[in-house]
Amino acid sequence: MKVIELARAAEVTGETVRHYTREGLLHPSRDPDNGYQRYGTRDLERLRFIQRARTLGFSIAEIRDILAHADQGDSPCPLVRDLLASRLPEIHARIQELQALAARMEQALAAWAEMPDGTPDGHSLCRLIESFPESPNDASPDPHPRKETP
Amino acid sequence: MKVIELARAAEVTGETVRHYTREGLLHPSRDPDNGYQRYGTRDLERLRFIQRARTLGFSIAEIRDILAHADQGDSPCPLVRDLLASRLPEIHARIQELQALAARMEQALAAWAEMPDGTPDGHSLCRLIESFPESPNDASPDPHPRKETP
DNA sequence: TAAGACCTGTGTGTTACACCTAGGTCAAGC
DNA sequence: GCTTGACCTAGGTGTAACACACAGGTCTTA
Repeated sequence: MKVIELARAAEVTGETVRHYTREGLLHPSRDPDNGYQRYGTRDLERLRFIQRARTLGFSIAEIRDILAHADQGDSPCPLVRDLLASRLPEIHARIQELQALAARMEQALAAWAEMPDGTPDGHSLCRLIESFPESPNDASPDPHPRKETP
Repeated sequence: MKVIELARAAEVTGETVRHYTREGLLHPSRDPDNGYQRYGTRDLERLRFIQRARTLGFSIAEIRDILAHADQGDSPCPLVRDLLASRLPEIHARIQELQALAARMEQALAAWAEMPDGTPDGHSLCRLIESFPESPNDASPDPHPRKETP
């Protein structure tokens, strides 16, 4: 299979296949006649595996590690479990952040519906934004460094 | 004020101040003695404005546009409303995606709790991942391009 | 034989900073 | 006067996962 053929079989773009190949996730051989990359059914399995791993939130670098384990005959499954378990709380935190953001945006739009636009004077850039509280939460880690490079 | 002084007043790092300055969001003057950048209270107001805008999800480029309007005496408020209204559905979509991802991850961990790890053989890379469905939803835009560069 | 689809390697762009390099400035302490 | 340490400058690199562009070579089909 050539790049595009593999890409179509897995329903991705040719660029994605080339990217994974450059990143070392796929190991095509070379056509000695023209130097084209040649992929086999194993590469298609690998690519489908990569897609499944991506839907589970694994990064390219993590998938490279997982595949390296498997290529060496080691079971990557414990690694996979650990990665997933450690990533899950981050995802939940990110969801919370975005929900808070959406709430702020909706609140802003609702509040602004009744406010005049106003032209910037010497003291105001955009009253809409300035009418908003600066710190919606205080849960951020200490942002008061004493030194620039501690 | 020097970089660090402005940064501390607004509770950001010096790098952030330098970044905003490079990006044209802040317009410091120069100390003729040593070439240092000098910021005034207007810059502090601007920086606080930027922070508020960031919490509402505006990008640096968008904030640059908003500030440019204000600096020209035009009201940026209609622009601000439009940006917010058009971004909001994207945020909600992103939240949905992440919730689906979290659900998949939790489902995976639960299912794998009862599965053995298994060592990769010629046909399996990681049974855990391979036991997962490839396409959890069909809501993605058509990924079947007929040509590489249409 | 010419068009059009595809191939190659390489480089750039995207986001919002963080970090590093290499060298200059300044205040305080000795 | 000198050192130290905190700070300054400009410029470059790195981050994630591709998308896209470039310039030139290859293959297939009409």
